[in-house]
Amino acid sequence: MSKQNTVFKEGYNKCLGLLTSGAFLPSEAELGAKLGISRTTVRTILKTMAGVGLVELGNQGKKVLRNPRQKDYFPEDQTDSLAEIIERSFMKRILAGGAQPGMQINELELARDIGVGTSSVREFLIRFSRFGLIEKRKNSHWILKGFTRAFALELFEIREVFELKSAVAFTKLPEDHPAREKLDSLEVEHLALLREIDSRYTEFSELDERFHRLIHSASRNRFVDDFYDVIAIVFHYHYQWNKLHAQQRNTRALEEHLAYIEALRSRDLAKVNKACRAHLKSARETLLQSIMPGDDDQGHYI
Amino acid sequence: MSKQNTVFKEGYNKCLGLLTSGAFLPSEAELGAKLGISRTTVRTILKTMAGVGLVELGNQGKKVLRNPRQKDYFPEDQTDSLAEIIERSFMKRILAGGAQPGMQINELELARDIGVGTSSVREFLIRFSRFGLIEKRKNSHWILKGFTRAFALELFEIREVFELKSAVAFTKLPEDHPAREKLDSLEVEHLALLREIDSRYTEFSELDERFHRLIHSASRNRFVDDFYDVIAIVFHYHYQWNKLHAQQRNTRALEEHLAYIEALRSRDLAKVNKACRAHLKSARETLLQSIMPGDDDQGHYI
DNA sequence: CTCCAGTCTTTTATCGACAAAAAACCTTTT
DNA sequence: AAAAGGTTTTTTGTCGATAAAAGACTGGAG
Repeated sequence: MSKQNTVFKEGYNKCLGLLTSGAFLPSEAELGAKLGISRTTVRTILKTMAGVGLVELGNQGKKVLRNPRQKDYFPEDQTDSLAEIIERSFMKRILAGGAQPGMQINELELARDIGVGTSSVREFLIRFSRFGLIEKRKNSHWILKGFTRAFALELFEIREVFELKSAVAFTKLPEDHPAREKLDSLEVEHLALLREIDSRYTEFSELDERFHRLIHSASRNRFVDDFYDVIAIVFHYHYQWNKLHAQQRNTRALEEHLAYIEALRSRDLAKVNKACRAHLKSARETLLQSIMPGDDDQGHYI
Repeated sequence: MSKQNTVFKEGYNKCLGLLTSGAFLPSEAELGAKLGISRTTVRTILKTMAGVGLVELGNQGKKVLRNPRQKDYFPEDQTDSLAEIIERSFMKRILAGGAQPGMQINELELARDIGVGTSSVREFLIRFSRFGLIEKRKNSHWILKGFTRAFALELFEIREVFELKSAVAFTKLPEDHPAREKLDSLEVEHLALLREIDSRYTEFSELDERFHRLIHSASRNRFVDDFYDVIAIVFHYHYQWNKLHAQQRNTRALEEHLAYIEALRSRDLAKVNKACRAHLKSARETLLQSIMPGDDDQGHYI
């Protein structure tokens, strides 16, 4: 099988959104830039589209012959990269399934279960190891350290240090710094989401990440930025699998964010400190609650 | 070639150190534990040793027939794992060679140059990426961010936060905590090294790492521990390739460590703070000096 | 019934192969 | 001669194969 053409399929689907019957498409290079792929793949997409009669590649340009229909799209599950598939399967296994901390992780078994080659699994595990949830024994298996209380506490200990640092740095940004503008538009998004929270509460997760990443970016430190990757993956799966009281929790978090934004804008350090700590404290409580209550490190999960 | 038998060769060499003519070797399991390898490999080693007349595997046990000679050892360069070889080559390239930040890193080319398969190089790069010196473009090449001034500054910014935190935690350790004992014996080692600094100054690097790791361990936070890996690799190669005034620098660092140890033992937080900051400041200066002077991020290296 | 060595099975480390995707190069058109 | 499309080369992502190493099973001796 060598390589899957997920880039092609995802690009194809994205490209379908650009088609309006009768219109002409821009140059291949421009399309590539728009879709975030190489011109080579753009050409494959265009040829395929010509093959099914969506466009005509004549001398006058790339003419769109008809609007795309639902049937033209590749199924969504075929557009995920292998890495994403592996990550999801793995997270499901260690979170949803009854995986115990200290358990061995077997590359071969994982690969067989997911239906992919061992190299892909190996590479995933190496990449994933930076999150501190698994550990490798040289020449031997991986060990699952698990999503335990201890993990959550250690995570938040660092998060607090980094976020306070970044928030302080944020207040020192010059008045005309683009990050301040972004903060304003994030505030607008927060207010909009809060207004329609009943129907849109699931969108909070993504907004949350953008908000915190913006603050962290003020630190201008790659290690702080990279650390947010750990937080992001934890919360990503946390939000996905723990829907209990989700709407209520997200409402509260939105309100905390708004107070936090207000504090950042005021540049009053004491206020920033207070708002930041308050929000992180409630975020930690939420996370800890979803890890089964009990002693430290005895196999309780998000 | 599939897999190299470096585990076997390194185990064999280590095992040679255990041989005394006339003596008997312990059980296979015990040997495995001592050498840190599986019984399977121990058996291969023993059979090989029997083959060259080093031991006799009779019914009475594993009798050593003669003391090992220099010729019995496998050459050192055959005992390094591929990962180590790749790391060294790569570091030489990006530090010693004229690699510019922003430069592309080509897996295939690297693999060819080093003479290994692409997968090994890929895996190395993924593992190495956690250090913040390289970055991957999806579906494309890696980018060298480089050992720049900015990198060193960001590194030390976090290091200071983590080390101060850990040092404070260290002072709060109970009187009988094993780490305190270790601190005492590290102090002895420091004094010994200082006394013979003229001839042994190259040993400082290794002692330095053990000292700081001990302090960091008091934080009991996996992210703090993991972060020390970044520092460790930077200093490892820094010490290797920057021998200018090494003896003088190491003497100074040893003295700073001794003051730091003294402060930790006193449990006087103000004193700890001062000693820690003083040492980190001079460590940062040393590192920055070895990066060519100049503006930020314009391609200067350790 | 624990320890030990002998045997068999499984897993990991590494390579080479090959399709997808990117990148480089070349040609045409305006 | 810039910008677009066409062609060729290179590199990346993924797999399967294979030797080394780990691990599991087995029977015998103290």
